[in-house]
Amino acid sequence: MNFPRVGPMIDESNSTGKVTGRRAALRHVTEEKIFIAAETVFAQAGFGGATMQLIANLSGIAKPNLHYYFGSKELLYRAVLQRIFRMWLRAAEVMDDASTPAEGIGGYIDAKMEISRLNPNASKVWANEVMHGASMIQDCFKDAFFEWTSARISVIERWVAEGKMLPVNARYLLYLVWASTQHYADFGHQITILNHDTPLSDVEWETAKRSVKELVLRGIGAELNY
Amino acid sequence: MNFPRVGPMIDESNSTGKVTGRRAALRHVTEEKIFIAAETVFAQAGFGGATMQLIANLSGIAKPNLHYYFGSKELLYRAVLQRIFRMWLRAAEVMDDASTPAEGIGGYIDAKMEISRLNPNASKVWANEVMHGASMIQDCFKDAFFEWTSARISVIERWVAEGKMLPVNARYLLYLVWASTQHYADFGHQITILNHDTPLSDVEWETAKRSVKELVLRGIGAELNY
DNA sequence: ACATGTTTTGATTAATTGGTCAATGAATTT
DNA sequence: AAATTCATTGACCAATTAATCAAAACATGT
Repeated sequence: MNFPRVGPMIDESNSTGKVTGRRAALRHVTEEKIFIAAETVFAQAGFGGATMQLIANLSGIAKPNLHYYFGSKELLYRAVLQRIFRMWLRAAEVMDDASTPAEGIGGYIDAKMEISRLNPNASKVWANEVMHGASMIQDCFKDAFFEWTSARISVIERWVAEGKMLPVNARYLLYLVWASTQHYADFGHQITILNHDTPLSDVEWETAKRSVKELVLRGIGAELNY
Repeated sequence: MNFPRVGPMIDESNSTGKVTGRRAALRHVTEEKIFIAAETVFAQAGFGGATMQLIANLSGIAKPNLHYYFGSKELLYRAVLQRIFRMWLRAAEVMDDASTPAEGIGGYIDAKMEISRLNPNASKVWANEVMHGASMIQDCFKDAFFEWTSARISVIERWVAEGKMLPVNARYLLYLVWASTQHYADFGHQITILNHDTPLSDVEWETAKRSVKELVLRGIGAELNY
């Protein structure tokens, strides 16, 4: 395969690795605008339903310019996925620094619920990708994803070994935490319908978060102390 | 709006309400083939990414015949959604007949996990629809969905009132059960990736099911007796 | 000011796709 | 068996869409 070169001939071999100057700043701003718009459109319509024209309109950038920046619809989509993956990695850092399950898993649930609240589109794009075969994930960051998950499972299994929580299956616990937190992003519309067509209020978000956290921590025998 | 009439002039005013005869039987078989194919294609590609041609090929039916049977892509999609909704309604009957949370919620988790295992595509189509705005659900069965959920919440709240389980928020408990069971269908590909590119075996499914059930039941203070 | 490389966009294209139609085949009724 | 209604399909159309291109606008270093 012979991909066409995309974007400017930026010299990334300088000392800082950063590109500075007016032009580079503008480029960064434009890229960010495209990311936000693309995330929204991909979340609302899926990869197949999304159109470059919609992304162009929403970002206020001419359609050919999208191709200038990202080459193709698929490459743009991959870039969006990668951004999301990086955000998720950061959210799990709480678990590594924690010494108890209540702190680690509770904090992770908090972080994930916060992402669901503030970045629902990101979660939806990911969910969409996984549902439709996860082929981009396979291609791009399968290994990183696997390693990352294995490391988190080890942390949980250590807590079990240390008797800090009940001997639950760490893998399926992780899946349950992912599912029950991301649900609030991915199924936000359903939750709104069941909430009398009103998005969850701040108070309701707090209640939901506490419900998930308490149920999970009690379920693994690592109650919070109030 | 003036929708074209679709399908044959079946006389449904006879005593049984059923249509019999060779033709009606063939029609039923054809409809079923279309449903299966459509569910698969919609699950794999989403509404936007699905094409009538793909559904035609997969079902072995000429494309114009799809339109003869269902009118349009959107009407076919709605019919698929409705079929899924009916299946879900049936799964919740366990809860109504149960006298204890362990029996009711445990049985519901079993039923939902079984659906995720046997009908992953159905779950994916629903998830997809909700993620992309749930507009068809709004149009078609918003009220039915709301009523159905309210009734299940009442059942749980009665158990709480009777002291059969801890005072958890019934609504968010229901969401957690939905999320953590449907996850095994919607995120099946992700689970496979993390399982060394191997779909869950029967034993692993059993373990996953038990993990979810034990964690939830312990979390709501309604342990199973072994 | 000039030359050079970068960014932007209007116009266009080739390919795809939902939907239609007229003609044919098959079942059912009279 | 003739007439009627239902089912099926090849060929086609109008609309959409990802991607391209050439030319214009812009920024940067000399």
